[in-house]
Amino acid sequence: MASAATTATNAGRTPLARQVAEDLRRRIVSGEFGRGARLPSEAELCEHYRVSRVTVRTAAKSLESQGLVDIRHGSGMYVVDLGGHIRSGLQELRSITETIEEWGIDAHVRRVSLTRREVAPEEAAKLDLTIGTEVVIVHREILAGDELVAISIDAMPAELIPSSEDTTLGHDSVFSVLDRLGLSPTRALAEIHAVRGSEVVLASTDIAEHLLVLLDQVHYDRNGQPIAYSKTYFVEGRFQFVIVRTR
Amino acid sequence: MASAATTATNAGRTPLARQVAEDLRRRIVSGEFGRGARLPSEAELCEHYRVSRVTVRTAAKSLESQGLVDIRHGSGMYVVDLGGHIRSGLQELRSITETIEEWGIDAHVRRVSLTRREVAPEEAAKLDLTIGTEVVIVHREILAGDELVAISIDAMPAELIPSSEDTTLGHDSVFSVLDRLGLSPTRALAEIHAVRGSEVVLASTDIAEHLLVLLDQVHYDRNGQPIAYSKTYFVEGRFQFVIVRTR
DNA sequence: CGCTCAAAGTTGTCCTACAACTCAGCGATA
DNA sequence: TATCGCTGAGTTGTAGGACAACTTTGAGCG
Repeated sequence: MASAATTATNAGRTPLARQVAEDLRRRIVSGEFGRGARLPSEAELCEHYRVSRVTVRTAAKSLESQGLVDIRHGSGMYVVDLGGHIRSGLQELRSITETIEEWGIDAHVRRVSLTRREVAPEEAAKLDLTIGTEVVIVHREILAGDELVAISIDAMPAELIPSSEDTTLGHDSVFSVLDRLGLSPTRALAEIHAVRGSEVVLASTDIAEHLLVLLDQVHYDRNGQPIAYSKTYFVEGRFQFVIVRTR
Repeated sequence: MASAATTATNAGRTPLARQVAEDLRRRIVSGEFGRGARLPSEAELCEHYRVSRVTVRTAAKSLESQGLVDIRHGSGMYVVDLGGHIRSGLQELRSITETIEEWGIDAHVRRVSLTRREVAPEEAAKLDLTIGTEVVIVHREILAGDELVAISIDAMPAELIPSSEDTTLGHDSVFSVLDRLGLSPTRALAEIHAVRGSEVVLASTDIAEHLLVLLDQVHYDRNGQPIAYSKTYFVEGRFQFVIVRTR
């Protein structure tokens, strides 16, 4: 969605309501309206974005179910203010690095390794692969300053990733590479576990004494095919792990 | 929403779209349609529920953002099949006991104690109370058979809870009592932490060796007022702690 | 000052129409 | 026969107008 009130046609094939929702989201998290403020009325938003009220309402409802705004019958739409600066939680499918950045943490990612090897039994089960298939394994560390915040291990079927991507994959977000390959994940099922640092094989020794929150998740594309299995170990206490729950 | 196709008027003041969404949700998790199956078209749902297409679409979009269904332009609406029987995750604001039951775990709740006392500093901060205010503390254990699955400690401002509820509060869901008092939480902000069983004061000694996943959450009503602060400690490995992530 | 109530503003729902997309089936073609 | 492309029916996405239900404001009145 263009920032000015000009776009009338659906340029790509991204639904209009989604474009409006994403632009509104951006404006809200940027603080354009202020905490608890009332947003423009649906009619005004229609004029601004040059779309119908159906589209504006669809976008608004989407933001409401994300817990970003509160729509009150007869009154208006308000920016939700839950005390802090937290605007999004893990229930939204965004890359971990993207999420961390949005929370204002000055973090950077270091790719430890990228390897191609036969799939392990656990990975085969999660990714619905047969034993013997090859997978690409990306091992990364997320740091804030020189402090380790998280360790992530991503596994993807090797056939999906051309080897020409091997040099880039894992330096920026894994999502951006998948997007470029037309493999955008649309859904993920995430389990949460508590583990001891000493139990994580790939961890450096200095977190052996720490507890870790493990985010164990499988990403699916729009057809329900698993395209990535990732384990992300967050060092307890160095990252605020948040879920915005709504109904 | 009545199960038959009769209801035309908005009986209470619950929006129609919400009633339809809740009924559809119930039907989906009950397995009425089957995994991955196509749901009736919007037109058919309009007839069934005797509502307009706008209402059906609003309900459908709501279910989509919960990750329950997948709406495909030009094709139809499909029950999302993520391999397992998991239909809902923690991103939805439902009581913990309710969530556990929906996952088919035969659990029961034991109220350990209910006390009224002065608010602790941490609780005062979370609930936005001044020091000296009274709170109601409910301490409960969730068990499957004779195995401890979770421990929960709920704190609510005492002025909100009439003492006549003291005998009932904590035996069934805390939510149901709050609902009856007109204090339904509409949103919650939850942090997740990993802790050692030995660090939890109220825990019985047999989980000292275990790791726990702590769900630390504040519940807000529709006006943004905090109405409950709860800490739920899940024994690692005895409960599948799931988030359905969508975009 | 406090109360009632009317009016304006906003979201919720309905209706109709058409655009955009998907999918199955049919026919032409190699 | 097998494959390709097209057509048409079915479905979701968006538009526009209308009215219902609800909230908020403020003028008028006691």
